[in-house]
Amino acid sequence: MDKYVKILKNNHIKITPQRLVVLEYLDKNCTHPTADEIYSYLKKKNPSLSKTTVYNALETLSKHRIIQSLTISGSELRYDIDHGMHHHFYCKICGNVIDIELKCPNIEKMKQFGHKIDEIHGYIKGICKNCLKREG
Amino acid sequence: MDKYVKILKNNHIKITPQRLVVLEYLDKNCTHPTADEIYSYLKKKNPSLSKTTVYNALETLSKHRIIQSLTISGSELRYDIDHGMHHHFYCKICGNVIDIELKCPNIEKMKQFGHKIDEIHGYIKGICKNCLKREG
DNA sequence: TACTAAATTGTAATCATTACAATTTAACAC
DNA sequence: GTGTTAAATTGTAATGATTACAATTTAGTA
Ligand SMILES: [Mn+2]
Ligand SMILES: [Mn+2]
Ligand SMILES: [Zn+2]
Ligand SMILES: [Zn+2]
Repeated sequence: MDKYVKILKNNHIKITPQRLVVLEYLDKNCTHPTADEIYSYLKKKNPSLSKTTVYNALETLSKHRIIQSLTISGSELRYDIDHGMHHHFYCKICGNVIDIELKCPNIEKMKQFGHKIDEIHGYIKGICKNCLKREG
Repeated sequence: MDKYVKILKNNHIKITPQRLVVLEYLDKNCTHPTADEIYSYLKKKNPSLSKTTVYNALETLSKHRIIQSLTISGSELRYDIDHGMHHHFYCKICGNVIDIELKCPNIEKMKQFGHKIDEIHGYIKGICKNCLKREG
């Protein structure tokens, strides 16, 4: 059975071609794309695709924790099929979002505050290696 | 000399009454307010205040690192006069943003990636203690 | 194959933020 | 204190991401 069909089936989500292509796109493009980037790319081969559907699919996949959304850029959400806890770097020059593989040793300590914790995000912002080289 | 005047002077920022009241508001309201919350409150006693000016003031203060902006909610920026590194909790029910006083032991490790680091944000999302109690 | 709740689609609305041009003003020199 | 000027403020319009909504289509099931 197709990998993406299986993911949706396991989560009791209706299987639609639109959800499958969004999921496939995120699986093959781990660049933390925006809804618009996903839509613009998929629209080429799926001319009937609606941007609302992309938003709906991303919402559904997020709700089921199949993907996670990032608020790192401030002006738009970005999506990540890697829903495990990892940190992110945002480059203020090129706008790229890069994975930062660091374990957060504070997770246990956070429980002491008495809040119910659903998500933990580590956002680092600055200028990426490449832009540093290019800009000098 | 007035506390807020001194802050602007030290940063070589022109002293305007608008910047002073925004700064004072953030100093006395450490609730991580939005631009609109700041504007709506200050507008009452400063009827000529423009929302654009609030945005401009927040931008200027952020650029000079007098305040920091948070992208934790995803749909709007929030502002914090405490520009030191500390973490934040966002309650999905009441929308409150709460300080989480935790040191991040990863800061040193982040330098190894070769990027220039300007900001580090730790965002925790879930349901706050109070809402847990109320909602049951 | 027929039924139905849910998903998709296209359009319009919303909301935070930014752009811009006209007016006002803070800082500085005299 | 007065005059000068670059910068700040103001109000309005534009932008851009996201959401609301109603009509149409479709996935899952019997
Ligand atoms: Mn990632
Ligand atoms: Mn804070
Ligand atoms: Zn870069
Ligand atoms: Zn709460």
